[in-house]
Amino acid sequence: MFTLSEENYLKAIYHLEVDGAKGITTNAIAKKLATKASSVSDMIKKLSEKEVLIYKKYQGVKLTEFGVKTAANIVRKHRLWEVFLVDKLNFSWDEVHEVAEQLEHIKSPKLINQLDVFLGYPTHDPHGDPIPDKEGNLKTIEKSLLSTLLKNESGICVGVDDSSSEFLKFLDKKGISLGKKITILDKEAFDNSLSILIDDKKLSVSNKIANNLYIKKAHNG
Amino acid sequence: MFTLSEENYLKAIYHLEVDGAKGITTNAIAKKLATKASSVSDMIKKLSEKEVLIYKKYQGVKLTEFGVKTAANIVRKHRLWEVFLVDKLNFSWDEVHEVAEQLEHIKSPKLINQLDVFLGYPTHDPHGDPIPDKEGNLKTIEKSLLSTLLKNESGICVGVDDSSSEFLKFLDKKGISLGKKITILDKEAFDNSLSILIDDKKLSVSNKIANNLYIKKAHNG
DNA sequence: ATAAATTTTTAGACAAGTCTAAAAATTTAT
DNA sequence: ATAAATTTTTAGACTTGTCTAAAAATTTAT
Ligand SMILES: [Mn+2]
Ligand SMILES: [Mn+2]
Ligand SMILES: [Mn+2]
Ligand SMILES: [Mn+2]
Repeated sequence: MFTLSEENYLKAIYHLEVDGAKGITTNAIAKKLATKASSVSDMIKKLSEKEVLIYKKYQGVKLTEFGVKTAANIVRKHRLWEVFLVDKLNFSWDEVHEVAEQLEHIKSPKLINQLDVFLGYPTHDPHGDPIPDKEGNLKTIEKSLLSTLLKNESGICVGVDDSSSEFLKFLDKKGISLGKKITILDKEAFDNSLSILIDDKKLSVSNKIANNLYIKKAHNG
Repeated sequence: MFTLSEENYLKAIYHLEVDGAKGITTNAIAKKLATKASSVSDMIKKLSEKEVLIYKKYQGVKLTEFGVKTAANIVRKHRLWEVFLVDKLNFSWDEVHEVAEQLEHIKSPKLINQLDVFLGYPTHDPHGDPIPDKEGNLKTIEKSLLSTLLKNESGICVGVDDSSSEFLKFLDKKGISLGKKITILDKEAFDNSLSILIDDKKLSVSNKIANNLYIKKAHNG
């Protein structure tokens, strides 16, 4: 059994690994968790003793198989709860994260299994992030940043990179949401802004947005 | 804002008050929470400073209005979550309490409001206990212990006094659940056992059961 | 290769919450 | 009214998790 704190460290390390970081150092973890390196140092010792990770002094950490499973299960809970909040309790996608941060620590295997059933076995959370299965496996779909699409290419909006409340609310205002079809009408070389077609309307989006929005390319023929 | 520990103390004191205890002493609280008197003594000081209760040395504690509201809100959350688990996630009434003990501490006013809406504004939890409203008011319905009914009287089963998993499972086995009509066929003076009619079947129940089951008397005419 | 800058660890302190053991206050019994 | 029993408080210790400041190890620059 893991404490709330241990779970949060585990999750942070897991996310760093999934995001492809190689040297997951004390400092990297401290930054991710907005805490101090000395605190991380202490916690690494504890987690290492609990055999969820292997630590090589001054080298960095790596989750064990057990560690990955444990962390993935927390992420699974987090994302299932987010689906619940949006689908059943009418939360909008920018309101769910904080509450899910709390709910992810509730301990009850039956609860999470039944929630999964109740929600109809969702595969992705409201931000387009994949929900790990019971064994902790992540199914990643192929997706590209909107900024990588070429003129006249199109695809379906399937996720966000930055899922801050500010960005999500901004997308809401622009009428951009997951599942919508987007077509690149034009690319502006000057500031890398895009002219896109969404809902049969023309819209101009900045490069910053285009770098935070994931699209599943239509294999357009 | 209150810590998990503070919330559990508050809830314990609230339950003692609702159950009509007068001198809610350090020892009484310690017993309820299966902790030590010295720990309670410390916590009472803290809660007193936070103005949720008034403490008179060697006399006992009394919740302030603010304390009652705060505690009732935790109980409200606990019972709404229990309804959710039974109604939506197919938990049985003997499985929900432990999980609700965790869920009751999740902090999100919107969550609990929306949960209330989603569940259809339930007034009672799966054990027949009333759900406090947003202001913390408890609506108590009139109910009597099965043991107080007279021969030939009947009523609807509306609650349990002992809601331990063992007792609830025992009731399940006997086919007794909330909402069912029970008629007293006979009372045995020797051991205070009862012969009752439920679902058109005759059943014998011990005095111990009769003292833990609440009935809403049918004003039989 | 040595010095400088950076990263990591250790040492010591603190807050929350708990416990045991002893002291103090209160209640009950004689 | 005094003694005995009980309740409550205090004192001191321990755990978890955090922090600051300093020491140690490592990496980078010259
Ligand atoms: Mn999230
Ligand atoms: Mn968390
Ligand atoms: Mn309960
Ligand atoms: Mn609780």
